[in-house]
Formats: sequence, structure tokens, C-alpha cells
Amino acid sequence: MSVPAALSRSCYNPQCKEPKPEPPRKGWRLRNGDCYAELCDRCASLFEEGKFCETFHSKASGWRDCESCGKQVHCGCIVSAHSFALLDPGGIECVACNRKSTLLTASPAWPTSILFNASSPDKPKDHPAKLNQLAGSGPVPWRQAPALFNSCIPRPDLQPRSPYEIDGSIISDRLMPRERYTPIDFPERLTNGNMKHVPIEKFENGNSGLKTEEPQNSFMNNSQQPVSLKEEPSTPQFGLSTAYAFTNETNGHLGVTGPHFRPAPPPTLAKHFYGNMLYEINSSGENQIRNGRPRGDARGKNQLLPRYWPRITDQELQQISGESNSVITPLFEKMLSASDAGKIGRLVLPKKCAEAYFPQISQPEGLPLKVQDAKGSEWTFQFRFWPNNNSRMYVLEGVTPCIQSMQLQAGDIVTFSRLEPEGKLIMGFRKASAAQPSDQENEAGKVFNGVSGPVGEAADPSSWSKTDKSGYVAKDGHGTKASLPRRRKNSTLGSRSKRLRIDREDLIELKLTWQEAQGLLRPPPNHVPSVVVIEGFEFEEYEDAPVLGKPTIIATENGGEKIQWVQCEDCSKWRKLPADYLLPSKWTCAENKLDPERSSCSAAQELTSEELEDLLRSSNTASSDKMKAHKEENAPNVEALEGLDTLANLAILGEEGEATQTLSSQATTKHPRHRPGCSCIVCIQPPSGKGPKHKQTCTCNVCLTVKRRFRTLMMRRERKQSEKEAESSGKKQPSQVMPLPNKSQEEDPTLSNSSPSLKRAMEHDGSSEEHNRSKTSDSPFKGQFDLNIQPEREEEMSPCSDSGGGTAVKPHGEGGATEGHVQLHPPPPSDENQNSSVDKTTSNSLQEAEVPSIT
DNA sequence: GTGCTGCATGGGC
DNA sequence: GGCCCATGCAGCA
Repeated sequence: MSVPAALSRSCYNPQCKEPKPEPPRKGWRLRNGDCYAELCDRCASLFEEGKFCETFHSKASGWRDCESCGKQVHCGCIVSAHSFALLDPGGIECVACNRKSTLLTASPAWPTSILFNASSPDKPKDHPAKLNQLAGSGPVPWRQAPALFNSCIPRPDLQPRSPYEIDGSIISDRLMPRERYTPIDFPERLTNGNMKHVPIEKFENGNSGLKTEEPQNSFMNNSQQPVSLKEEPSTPQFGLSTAYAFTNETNGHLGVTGPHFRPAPPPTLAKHFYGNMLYEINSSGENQIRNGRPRGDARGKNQLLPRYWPRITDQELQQISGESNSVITPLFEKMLSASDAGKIGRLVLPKKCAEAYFPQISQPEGLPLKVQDAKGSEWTFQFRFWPNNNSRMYVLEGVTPCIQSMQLQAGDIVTFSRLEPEGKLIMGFRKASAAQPSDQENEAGKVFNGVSGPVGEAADPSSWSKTDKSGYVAKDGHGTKASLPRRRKNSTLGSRSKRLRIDREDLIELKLTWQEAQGLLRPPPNHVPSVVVIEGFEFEEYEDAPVLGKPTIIATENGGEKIQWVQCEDCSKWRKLPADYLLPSKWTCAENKLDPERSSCSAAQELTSEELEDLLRSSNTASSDKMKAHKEENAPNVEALEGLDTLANLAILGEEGEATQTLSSQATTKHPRHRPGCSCIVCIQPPSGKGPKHKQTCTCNVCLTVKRRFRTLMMRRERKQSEKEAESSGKKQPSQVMPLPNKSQEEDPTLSNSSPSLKRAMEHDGSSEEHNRSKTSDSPFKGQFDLNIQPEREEEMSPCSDSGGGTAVKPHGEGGATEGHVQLHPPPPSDENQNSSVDKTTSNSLQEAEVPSIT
């Protein structure tokens, strides 16, 4: 610690023994921010002439050439810290050249340099304020800040946090690995060349955490991977040379990761950190405001809210950057609201983010903004604003196609990054399952995991794994990683919007229309259908339930040939396949045997973004139209849905009148197993709605078979029930008893394990009037049914809950009565639910047939 | 009737 | 109390 300038009688310059004049002349501002070097006349004059370093530090290290005029500038000490500017491409410029270039190339949105000079050395008081401005507050546009940070702060991963963001609980519970950091006491660096990490305990709020000391260079040396920085902090700069140390939880090293990661950008954080650093550093002895504003205000209105801090991961960066050497600057992220992900196609941008990172717009119409998605597709959005309460509301318009192509929905997160040096905007995303694995969002996350991605994989908190074709899911055994900020009280979904929260609760159900669900059904793996011949017609029957297949988009090529587009699980590129090609639930480019040229994820996508957009749009339209048509067609008959017991643990909750669209862009209505030459009961029928409908009196083979099999089914059920009743005689009878068909009906010997949906066809021939009556019972689940029902289990639970004995539904046809939701969690096993389920199972089974065209 | 556009409203921070 | 922003809604095409 040097002698306070005020206490020394000699010139502050240690190389000068001259006494200070009275009053002493002020030199540069000292690091503590309040004092100034008190100099003798000579040294003061040299300082004011900008020749101090030249005179006294000529043999010191840290001299650099101005990139413009070549003039040597000492960048190695605090004395001249304000007389040069760091340039984005690297190097420095003297004040004079920088002023010229700034005037010539001034771009408020994308500054070319960082100015470290004060307006005048004789106004050293200006420094902190200017630095703060540069860092993103005050009149200087926020958009200047990213470059500022980019240039100075090696930040390997995730968003920086201010010291007071870290408390004990955060360290232990919230902080993700590598999120840990410690602001560095920059004055220490300046003086002794070592990078000392300020112990977090030092901060006023009692935070505890990392306490390490590393040589200055070890910051980079300890990196697991090199960091692409345009300007490395090799030269200790003024206080803005804030750096962060990170620990890698796996090895405890300080370091940075990510080959293309540029330091984190949140502009206000620059101010945030700088201001607080000054404040905190002085907090021990001088608990005053150092940056000109109360500490509390550091989190004030000018802050980029934590929920917008980019939490982009290495993998995502890698995905975005691909193999290029481009540097990616994560800008911000936003969780999609219902309206963002809705049809309107408007993505509301956080105001601060929009103003900081997007081009400045003065007219509400804004301007078109090209954004590239993670797959490389380029989209053009209209970046604009609406006047709103004397403020602005920034929106991106026309995002629907992009959001649909990424299959995003409310709760998912879109991230915005900038690709340097191109300056291209990159839009990435994280699926909700990756972002919300905790708290109230937990359930939704689990659901998503359950449907679209692996769950319960080895917990590796430091990594992310893909959960679906394009999103990521956190492999977080504790369910805390990705939800760190969301667990805060003021989290986006925590309390920000009840409406959004409700929507997320709805995510417990996978919104899936019945037709879409059918379209996704595939024969079970290793299936060996038993073929039964009835009157010359072959019937396939499966022992196991079908599985969910890969959604595709059916299209017609110019030549009229039917094809389907399928998206690769790994690279999310769309590949073309024959329309009748059967896809597993997961499909990757490697399986594209039919098109060797595109059997690798590295192969380009055939579809242009425009074509894809059209395709998705047309798919949606078709789906919507079909839904409407189907609704109209079935409106009189549809009160409940068919039991899709084949969906294993899924349940469909029909919601009449509500057309869900979540998967409509992907779900195909293609007959999942409609194969040429197949003579099964469905394949001999024309697709739903396309052929003549069968009359109730129809005696064709199909109708007769259906009827006979239904009778058999009912007889079996009756017999089973009788047996059970005999066994459980004396037991309490359930409140609702399945009505049974006429016992005199003959049994169909071929009915071994047929689909319960066959039964529905029977209700139309008048033989199941009882069922029709039960269908209209006052069940609280009227209009719905629970696909979680596993018939066998139901039978165990309720002696009268025979669901028909069949567990496998042939995923034929598109005969869904209406759309429904697939529910992943069964209703609570209350009596009411059980009974309701029984009722639903029975009635629903009778209402839906795999031969929907039979009337 | 439907979808789009621009603004208004109001809850939450 | 002011600002942000999710969403509602009227007007229009």
C-alpha cells in the first residue's frame, strides 16, 4: 500500500524527489477513485502534456504502437490509462486517432473501439463516470458495452454475476459449474502483476465462495480450451480489465472453456461489475458510493435483468459456430411467452436487450433484421417497436416460421448471439425441458423429458445433452442447473406471469391431437404380427402396443410423387424420404440409406429456409383444415375419444373444441402402416374421409368382421367378468358396471388381441346400444378419457373394469374422433377416477373405430 | 369470418 | 410510482 498522496510531502512520482508545491498539483486519479497523485510542478506538467510515461516509464514494459499513427503509447500503467483506446480488431489507438476514427465511423450500435481515455486528463474525476458510461449506463448507448466487455473480460461460460448475486446458497445450489467466478481486484493486478481474486467473503453481503490466487497469466493457462478473444487482457488496463475466474467443478481449475466463446456481453453488467467492484473494494474502510450511485441502484432499472442473461452452453456454441472460427458473442436470451410462441408471430423483445444489441431504430416500422438460426437457416424478421406509455415495446415480427421450425413453444428459451466478425445475429434455443427442470417448472420438464428425450441419464451437471431433435436438456441430477435464475423469486415463470405459469402447468400434457397421435404410432419394435385370415382377408395383430414414431411432413413433389420430410434427431436437418417409408421414433441422417448423399449430418439440407417455411405452413394449414373438417364430420357423434391404451403410459384428454397445435407442424396424418398390398382391415379401407362410408346395414367383409370381432370381444369380457365376480363374491360391487352385449352373440375365434377401437364400429350397428347409454353417463370425464389406462391393471383394480382384453391398437387409420391431449401422468387412483376411467375406457373404446369410414 | 396490426391495459417487478 | 412486458382487443383488410 502506497503512502496516501495527501500524507507525503514529496511528489507522488517515486522517481522524483521533488517536494510537492502547496497546494500540490493533481495528476492522475488513483485507483481508489477518490485521490489523485499529487505531483510536483515538473511531473504535473509532464503528465498534463502526456509525457509522463515517456519520461519516467520509457524502459518499462507495456509500450504499444497506435494502430493509426504508430505513436507509442504506454499501456502498462495507470498514468496513461486514459490516453488510448482498445480496438475491436486488437491493438490500441491513441486518443487523437481514436477520436478521429470514432467521428468517421461512429456507429452507435457496433462501436469499433473502446475508449479508455478521459475527455481531459486534467479532469480525472470524469474517469469513473465515463468508464461507467462506456460500460453501459448513462447517456452512452448500451450497445457500446458488449464490445467493452468483449475486449476485456474473458468469460468462459454463462452469464457473469455480480458479487452480490452470489450467496452461499447460490454457490452450493444455484450456480452451475463454471458459473462460479470472482471478480478480480484489478488494482492488485495493476500493481504487482498478479491476478488476485478477491475473496467473495470480502463482499459486503457476506457472500462466501471461491478464494484463490493465481498468477496473472494463469487465467488463460488454466483454460481447458483456448478462448477466442479479440483482445486478450494481456495488458493490464484500467479498472475495466475486470476478469472472472471460473472453476471447473470437475477439476477445480480456474479456467475458461469453449473454443469460440467470446466474453459475456450483458452491457449493464459492465457497469454492474465495475461499479460494484469499486464499491466493494472500498467497502471495508469506505462504505460509500464509489460509482456515483447507490449500490442498490446497481440492480436498478438500467440493469439487464438476470432472466435475460445468456446462459448459452458450450455445446450450443459449438452447434452454432460449427466448424468455423467465428467468435460467438451471446447477447441475451428470453423465455418464450404464450404470445411469443403463438400464432401472431410476434416475439416481444426485452427493451434493454433490443436497445443494446439490435440496431437502433427511430421509426416504429423498424427494419428487417436477418437472423440465422442454429441450423444455419437464415430468417428475416421485422425488428420494430410500438410506442407504449411513453416508452417503446420492441418486437420481432414474423418469427412464427422460425419458431415452428425449431419446434418451440411457450416456456422454451430463445437465445440471441452475435457471430463475429460477420456481425451476424444468431438465434438459438433451448427447450423447456432443458431450462426448467426445477420447482414448479419441474413437472413440465419431466413431461418433456418423458416424451421427447431421455430422462434420468447419468447426471453430469457440467454438460448438456440433446433431448430432442434440436433442443437440449440438462443432464442434471439435481434438477437445479438450468433453473438457477428461474428459481429466483422474480423469475420469469416464477411469478412474472400467472398466465404463463398456467400455460406451463398445461405442459403436463403433451398437447397432441388424436389424429396426430395416431399418425405417430408405429408397430412395436421387433414386432411379429400374427396374421389372421378372415374370409380371405388378412388381419395383423400385435401382441405389444405400438410405439410413437417420428413425425414427418407429407408433401407432393413437382412430379406428383408423394414424399415425406423428416427431421434428423441430431442435426435437425430435414431429409426427404418416400411417403410410405416407415420411420422409427428417432431417426437420424445416418439412417438415410435411401439417399447416401444425405446420410450424414454434414450434408446440406435440401430445403431452403423458404421452402421449409412453406412446408411447415402448409403442414399446419393442412392439419388445421383436416381438424376442422373432421370436427364437422364427427361433431354429432363425438362425445368422447377412443381409448388409446396403446400409448402405454400416455393418456389423451380430449378437449372438444380446442384445437391444439403443438405438434401439428410435425405430426403426419399419414397412415402409419398403410402399406401397398396389405390387406388388413384398415388397409383395405380408403383413408379416413376419402372413401364412401359404410352404412350400418353394410355386409361387406370388413363390416362383418368388425361386428363379429366385437361380439367376440364382448363375450370374452363378459366371461371374464363372470369369473371375477365368482372369485370376488362378497366383495363390494363397483358403482358403475359395464353393460354387456348380447350373450348370444357368437364368438369370433380370431379375436386374440385385437384393438379395442374395433369396438367402436360396433356401436353403429345397433348391437351396442347399452354402450351408447353408458357413453352418455354423467361421468365427470365426459368428453374425455384417460389413455393411461392399462387394461390389465384396470382389471386388477376393478373387477368390472374389463376394458376388452385387448391392449394393442393397430395404429391404422386416421379415425380419431377429435383431437386430444396426451397426458403423461395418470390421474390419481381415486375411486372416482378409477370408475371414471372404467367408464371412459369402455365407452371410448366403443366410440372409436379403426375403420372410421364405417358409419 | 378470419387474420393482421397497432395500441391499450394491467399485473408484476 | 414508474417501467416493463404479456396479453387483450378494436379496427381494418
